[in-house]
Amino acid sequence: MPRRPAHATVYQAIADPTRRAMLELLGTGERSAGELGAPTRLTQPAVSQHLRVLREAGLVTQRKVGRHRIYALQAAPLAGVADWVRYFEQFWDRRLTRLGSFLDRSTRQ
Amino acid sequence: MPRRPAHATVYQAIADPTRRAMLELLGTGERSAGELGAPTRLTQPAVSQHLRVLREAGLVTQRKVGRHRIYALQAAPLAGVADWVRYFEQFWDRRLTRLGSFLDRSTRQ
DNA sequence: TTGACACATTCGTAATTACTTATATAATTG
DNA sequence: CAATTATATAAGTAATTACGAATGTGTCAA
Repeated sequence: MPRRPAHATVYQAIADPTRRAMLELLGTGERSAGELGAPTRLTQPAVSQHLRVLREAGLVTQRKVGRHRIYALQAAPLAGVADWVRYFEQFWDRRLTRLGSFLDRSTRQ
Repeated sequence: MPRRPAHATVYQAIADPTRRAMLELLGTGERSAGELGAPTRLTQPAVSQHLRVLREAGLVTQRKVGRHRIYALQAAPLAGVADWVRYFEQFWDRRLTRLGSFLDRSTRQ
């Protein structure tokens, strides 16, 4: 039995800090592959491979402009992650919530 | 030059579906290591290793009760992930936002 | 105390990942 | 058209990961 589907999930794609940085940069606007790689010390192929992972996770799209490949952020797949994480918000908020309820009760007295 | 800090980040910890399932289960209350492993087909050591990753990421704590290890969710480290993902919300919401503005404008006429 | 239980840890292995070097492709410029 | 630029893909490698088998450790029960 193969251990897991061979292709990049969104969670796996964002597990890597380099790829997270790329997505952040794309949040400020479209960028060419070269521009996305510039902030790193990686070789060009390494950059290209990270971009492929992001593509396969559906987090970016590509379009050709001359000899450049312009990448654009596709944030939609992150919505699932947001939902998943949001579920846990109640737990890290609990302390604040309790404090809130306490304050509510005390001010009512 | 070593490629990356050897120890589990939160992002890496939640990249694995088994570990995400464990965290979800812990969201419903504390569980022993055995209970956390039960839904999976993994061997006991494999479960124990996943739990170690979650521990090292600070996502769970352990306490001994008799011969059981009771695990509890520590959601706080997920807040960072939530913040990171929330930044991108503006991008997947944009379409809805535009629709919203459009509706606002049309109903005003 | 002896055995069974509930776990963790160690070790070996196969799969996967992140990288580099080398090479291919397609567009642009001289 | 030849050289250059921007990028992708292929091939090889080292590190890391996910796992199972074997083993260790503390706790409970008879």
